[in-house]
Amino acid sequence: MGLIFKMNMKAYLANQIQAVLATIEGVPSDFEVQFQVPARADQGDLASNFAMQLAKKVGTNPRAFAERVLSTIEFDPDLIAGVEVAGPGFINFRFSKNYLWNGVVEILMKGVAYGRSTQGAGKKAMVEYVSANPTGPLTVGHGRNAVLGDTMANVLDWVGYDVTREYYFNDAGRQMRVLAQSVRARYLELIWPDCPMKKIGEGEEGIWVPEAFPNGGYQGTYIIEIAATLREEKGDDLIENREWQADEVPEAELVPFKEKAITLIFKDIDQTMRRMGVKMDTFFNEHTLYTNGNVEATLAALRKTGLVFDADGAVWFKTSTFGKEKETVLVKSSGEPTYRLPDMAYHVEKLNRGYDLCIDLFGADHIDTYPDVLNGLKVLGYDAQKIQVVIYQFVTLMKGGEAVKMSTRKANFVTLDDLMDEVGEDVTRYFFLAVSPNTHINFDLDLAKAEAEKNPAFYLQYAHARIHQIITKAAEVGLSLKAEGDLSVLTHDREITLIKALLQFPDEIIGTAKSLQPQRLINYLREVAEAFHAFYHDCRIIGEAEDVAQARYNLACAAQYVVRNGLGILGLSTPEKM
RNA sequence: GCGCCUGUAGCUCAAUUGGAUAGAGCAACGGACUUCUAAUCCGUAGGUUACAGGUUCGAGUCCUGUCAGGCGUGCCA
Repeated sequence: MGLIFKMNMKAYLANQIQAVLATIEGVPSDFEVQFQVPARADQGDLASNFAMQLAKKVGTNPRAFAERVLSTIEFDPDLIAGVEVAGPGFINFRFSKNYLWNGVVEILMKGVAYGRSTQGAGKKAMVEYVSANPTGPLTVGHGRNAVLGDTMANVLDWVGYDVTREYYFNDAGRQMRVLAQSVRARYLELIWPDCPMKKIGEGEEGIWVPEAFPNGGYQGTYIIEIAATLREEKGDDLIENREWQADEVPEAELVPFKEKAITLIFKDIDQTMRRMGVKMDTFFNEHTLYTNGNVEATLAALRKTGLVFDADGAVWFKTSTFGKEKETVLVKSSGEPTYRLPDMAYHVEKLNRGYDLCIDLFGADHIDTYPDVLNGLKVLGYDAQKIQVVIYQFVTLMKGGEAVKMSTRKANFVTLDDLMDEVGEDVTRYFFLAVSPNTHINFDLDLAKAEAEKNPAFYLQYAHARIHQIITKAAEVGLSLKAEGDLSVLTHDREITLIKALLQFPDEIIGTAKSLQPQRLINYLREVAEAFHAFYHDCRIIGEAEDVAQARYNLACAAQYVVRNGLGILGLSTPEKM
């Protein structure tokens, strides 16, 4: 039993068929037989379309070709209960009950490891995500990034990769100077309540800020909180000249404001991530790339390719070579690199650290810039295939039926914490995982709140809670997991449907890893939960005949492993009662 | 203007990456608790997949064009 089952069903069928195809003239030698799970139950458990793909090449019609191939194969009745040619030329395979029952045993044996596979074994992967600079709290937009990245990291782990989760950030440069100036202006306001104020923004949108507030400053109230904390800790003497405008303030005076802001904002970001179950392995400061010389080395290497030139005091990358309209600045005339250069240096660093796969999660606003980075790596001789960029579309904030572009600077964002406060951590994760990264999300907090109680996340979790309750109750009447139990009494439609769903779990994880589309896994788990709820409704355990009760109890345990492992990958909690 | 993403049921979204009769949730309607939890189950209704062509055994999916929305097109990140 165990031996036969160890062989993957697809691999078994492919071997049988491939052996026959190899003897037929006209079949390409590199042809690979493909399988899919049919959409409808009456179309069998697994289907192949090879006859339709090959019929023309071998000079016949699909159905005839299918019959011809099948007539020469005798499938192991222990695995396959039926084969038929259907529709335009599909070949539908039906699994034997024996195969299904053995499958349940397999699940129970693997337990918390059921679903794991070895595609990525021996390989290192890095998922770089969140990577928000410390300019403010994480927003709903960052949430999409965080949840997608975290789940992809989990999925890669389950297919065997050694996964590192990295957060890349930059706490220097103009952005941080403006942040420090913003905090300083709010601090000034606190120690000097009568300081001259100005209004920025128009009409009702406008807010009052001290004169020293910088152009493009950060308007969020968290800036005031940071200023207040700083005042509590350091007193009122951090400002030398109250009359200075933002850009008259010397760098040295800004230091304490900047440092406090970075510390407090990162603390806040960290708490938000923890709350969502996002845990990074490493944090990488862009600054490191300057101190270790990688930025300079990368530029020097790029120069040797002849694709770099100097003009107008700046250093340019010849992006027109790669089909872009314009050339791209790598180093500004001020001597300061644009972010593209350290980005290239960073990816060189990643590849040099030995990662076989690097996943980058970017919002749609990076769509035009990452090709520069990849092209840079290519001309430097690196294998850019190892870098997989996942672009997710923007989360647009809806207020009163109108779309507002979220901006940390303008503080018209909804924080991730706000969202979790309103709908909870699990619904928040589900919200981002259920849709394709390519989907534009219109986000309305009021609507999200109103519909939170009906969120499908609970449908999955309820399945887990029910199973837990059964197991608890069943223990009271003396039932326990007995792997040697006879499962051949599992013949009810609900039981069979559930088993078939459970057996697809490993393939679903592999498919999710390949496509980097986590919503696939959610769709699948919904099917599993649906199959379980239906089973629960129609097939009782406690009070049934001993053999039936035992077999169903075992099946419930198998279902629990799938639901629990699946929810774990998605980062959703597994409640024992609801 | 050009590049990328999107357009699917009243609403929010899926669709195994080119497969068979396009599916879920919410909203609507009708049934099912004396049982291991009704946050569940069973059923009804809802569609010219934005539009027009094309490619092939087969198109929501690929190619061309049109329309609509989002993002980009910085010596900002």
